[in-house]
Amino acid sequence: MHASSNHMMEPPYFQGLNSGQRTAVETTEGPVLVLAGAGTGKTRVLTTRLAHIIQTGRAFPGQILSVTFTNKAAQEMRERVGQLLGQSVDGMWLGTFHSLAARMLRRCADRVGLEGNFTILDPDDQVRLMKQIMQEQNLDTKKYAPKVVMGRIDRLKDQGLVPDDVTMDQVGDFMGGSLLSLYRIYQSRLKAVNACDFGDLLLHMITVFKNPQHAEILEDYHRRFKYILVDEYQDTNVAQYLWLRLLAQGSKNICCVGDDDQSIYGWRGAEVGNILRFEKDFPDAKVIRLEENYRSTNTILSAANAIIANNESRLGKTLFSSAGEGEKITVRGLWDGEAEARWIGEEVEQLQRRGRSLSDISVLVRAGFQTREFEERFIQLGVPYRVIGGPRFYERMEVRDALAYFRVMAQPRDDLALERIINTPKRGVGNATLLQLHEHARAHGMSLYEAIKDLTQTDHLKPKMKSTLMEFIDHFELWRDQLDKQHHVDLAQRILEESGYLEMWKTDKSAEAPGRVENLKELVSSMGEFESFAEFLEHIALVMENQNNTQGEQVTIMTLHGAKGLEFPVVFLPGWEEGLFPSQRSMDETGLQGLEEERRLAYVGITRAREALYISFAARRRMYGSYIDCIPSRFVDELPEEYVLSETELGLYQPGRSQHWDTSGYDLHAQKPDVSPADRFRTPASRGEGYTTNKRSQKSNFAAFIRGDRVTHDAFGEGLVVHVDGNKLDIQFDDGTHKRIMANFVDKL
DNA sequence: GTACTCTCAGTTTTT
DNA sequence: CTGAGAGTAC
Repeated sequence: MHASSNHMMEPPYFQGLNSGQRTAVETTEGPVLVLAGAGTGKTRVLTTRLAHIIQTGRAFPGQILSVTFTNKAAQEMRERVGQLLGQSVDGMWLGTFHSLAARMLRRCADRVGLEGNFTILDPDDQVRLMKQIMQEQNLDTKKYAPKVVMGRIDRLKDQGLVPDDVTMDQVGDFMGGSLLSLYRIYQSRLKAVNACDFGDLLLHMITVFKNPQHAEILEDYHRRFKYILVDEYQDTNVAQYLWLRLLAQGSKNICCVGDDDQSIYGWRGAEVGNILRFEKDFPDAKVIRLEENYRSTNTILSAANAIIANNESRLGKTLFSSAGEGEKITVRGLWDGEAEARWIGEEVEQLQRRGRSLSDISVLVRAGFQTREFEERFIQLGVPYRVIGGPRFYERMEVRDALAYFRVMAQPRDDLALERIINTPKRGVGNATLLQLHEHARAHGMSLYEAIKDLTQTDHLKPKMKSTLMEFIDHFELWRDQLDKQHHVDLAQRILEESGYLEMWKTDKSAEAPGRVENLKELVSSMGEFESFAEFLEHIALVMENQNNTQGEQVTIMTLHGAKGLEFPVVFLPGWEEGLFPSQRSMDETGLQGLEEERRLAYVGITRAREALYISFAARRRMYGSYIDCIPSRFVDELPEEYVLSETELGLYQPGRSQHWDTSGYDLHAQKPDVSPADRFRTPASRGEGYTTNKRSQKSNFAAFIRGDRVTHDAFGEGLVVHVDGNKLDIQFDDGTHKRIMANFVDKL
């Protein structure tokens, strides 16, 4: 080890750090908690700190455990550390909680009854497995959606609870208490197929770490990791926290940075309480607060401060900036979602004309489905865009199928993968055969793959089926044999060809088939970046980033959650309507807590903007095919009037005039504004396609006004009785039937 | 066993 | 409106 840094020249990477940031970087011994607001340079502190530790010789790269929130963030951090040190750095344990835990678990899988080549199930597989189990248990999968049940179990895992730890208290009376037994069965089934799910990666490691019989494993990591760095600490859940704490007990050199106001993953088990607990677990922890924002104008910060001030549960801080006042925030009410997309499209084009790069602009939405409207509009306008987080590459059917082939080859016990492709392309293996295979497998305690091998040796199958399955298995045996002999890219190509899967899409005449062939090609070529098949599959299971070919300038469209940690000079925040944002479901499920998390999400959205911010809402929005009427989000009212420039189409909204459920100043009877056809269907000349207007017979939409507890209506027709029950409307029809709907989601009757 | 039609539930947010 | 799953006709 080198001598202390005192004698060294001040490293150039300290330049530009303020005193608070610098203190946070230099405080390298003992536990440190950096509580800092948006745009105060939290990640920069971590990055510099990482470089500093290496530079001063306190630890080698391999002795630092650095946890970030996304693999992309990890990648960026790796690059930046390399820049700061003037050389690329290898061997760092730098990644997400899950990727790091997976790396550990691969080395000690036997301690939890797995083999080192275990498969990591994706959420889709999880749900399918749960469904199978529920059906075997004769549970009604209609009454209890496997997805919901699986969600519950995931939540238990987030809390670091293995089945034995779960008390009836934690399960509640959900499903009459059978949740726990489902959890047990699910876990044993995972082991039977040598697989685990996302939650298990951490959970298994915690189990190993806590088991005195395997003490040497934790001790080894204690010796290894001299420093631990954690970004976005406010979003850690209990399992992640336990994992960290166990590891940090070694050196106690743990540094976490976080912002309680940006905690937006409560629904995934994240606990802001982890921040408070930090000082209890590490009584000598240094706490450093950073409040100076280097990102946004004061106007934007004031709006963010004003909004978040409405939350009761927060540690409390007020950001300030010396970046000047900046432009006012534009708030705009529009007729419907299409008009909103049209307006944003116009603004984007105008910004572009004024010399603004499209890469400076982002559209941040509450929920994934909202991206479609903007995509459609941007395509019409010819504005290049990219959607981050949408249906990802790896989630596409053809990619998942191809991966299933690879998985079965690498790990024959992977029943779920095998089931996916046993009849894709069609081989005449249907439900009946599959059932027979399942029965045989279960009766003999073997995997489906083994069951097939077994049954093809007997005469229990029809001759045709027998030869089909034999051929199927033979292929896999052959490929597996080539695993070490052939380059993995070639092998992958070969598998796709010999299996007939590629051929299936090549001969498919549907419109999307060529795209699928293209994606498969891309999948195979992307494997070239990896050393081996095993490494590639590991990457797929964990990283699963969508391959963005980011050539040229593009507007970025993504969810607010996806925008965490990012910043853009110009930010559009559409869809600020009650029920959508804040999300009705969030409020229904967790009440005030949910609302406050939504508000933090608004805070995150606003603070992504450096210079200009646009917020909009629509009077009606299409959902499930028909229109529903909307009222502006309460968050709109929480924006400070003096910083807002309000433009109104339709005279819909005047700032400060509308209160939560008070729609005065919001005229829901306004007529749809005239939009010239030329404008509505404008297109880049190069495309020259025809358009369908997408007009369809609309049921007469009606507007429901909700003022206090009174509901009036103008299009319900005769003989309807409406009751208000909480935030639901109970509508009774003249034929005696009735329907309950959300107050602000009054629609299709 | 497959291909077609019909019904019905569903849209938060993610590693 | 879409997509999954169930049901029906070959």
